[in-house]
Amino acid sequence: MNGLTIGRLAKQVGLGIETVRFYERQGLIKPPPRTDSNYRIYPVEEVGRLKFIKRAKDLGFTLKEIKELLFMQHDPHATKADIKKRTVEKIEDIKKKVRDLSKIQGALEHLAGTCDGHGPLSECPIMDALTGEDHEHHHH
Amino acid sequence: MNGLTIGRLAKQVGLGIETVRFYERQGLIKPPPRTDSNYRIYPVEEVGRLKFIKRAKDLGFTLKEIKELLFMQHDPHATKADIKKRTVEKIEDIKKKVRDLSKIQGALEHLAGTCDGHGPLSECPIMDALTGEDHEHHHH
DNA sequence: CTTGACTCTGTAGTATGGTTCAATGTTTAT
DNA sequence: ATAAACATTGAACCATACTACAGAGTCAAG
Repeated sequence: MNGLTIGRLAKQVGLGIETVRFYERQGLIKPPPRTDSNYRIYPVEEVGRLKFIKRAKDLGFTLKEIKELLFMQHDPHATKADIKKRTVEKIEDIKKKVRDLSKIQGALEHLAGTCDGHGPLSECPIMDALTGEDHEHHHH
Repeated sequence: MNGLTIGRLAKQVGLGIETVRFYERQGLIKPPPRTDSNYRIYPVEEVGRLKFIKRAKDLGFTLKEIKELLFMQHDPHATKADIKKRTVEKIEDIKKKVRDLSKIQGALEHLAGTCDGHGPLSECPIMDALTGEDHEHHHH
């Protein structure tokens, strides 16, 4: 009894069954082996992979980007230099996200502080958080 | 000449004109005053607001969530305690995002390091990055 | 040995976040 | 004064990421 049906897998991850099949069609997970009766039967490791996908999605990555993250080191057409380059780019993107999130967090903490008082709420501090210059990399 | 036409505004922010009008329909920005000839004419401050929206979107916030962030302190039906509570929740969400992003970043940096060598690439370290337990808050 | 919960395939529908278009009017540069 | 570049509305269209069938077969408990 080593393996999960699609229903058990979906439940453990917190996704719908249809979503798991959808991800298979999209190539985010590879087609699992089947039972004699054609049921998908997943190794328990698939839980981790799907949790990764779920979280990365919440972090603002598209399914395409998540696929890139997952298969970064398996692309047979990429040289090591390519992979290195793409990896470093992704790291830069992520660092930028972290910086921006920290700014929003700071603004919200200020707002939370303001809310402790009883006076009228101060003017929106969130607006001040992310209005700096863009220094965009390349991104999406 | 104090104010921007929609085209100039869009260009400064790096959005399409249609997107700006779409955000107006969605209530993310308030309808600006019009000229005699019915052209929208924006105060320069709108640039900052739209840049905020753009960035927050890249960070994985939906337009609905961004609206909440922007109007957090202006909701007339919310008590201060409500606002405080929602603000603290958002902060928790953001902290989680930062943690998860940092984990992915660590895994990618390991991958980038691996790529320096000449041997075969190690097994996917990204998979190990986010497979811990979910300790979900509420979220989306 | 049936009934209810599960699975399969394939296709169609939905929500979000835009984008494009047509038909028309306005501003600006030459 | 006229063309190019810009603006207006409303509605149709698009990509992404699901979500919900229909119609069929499978498995597990009582």
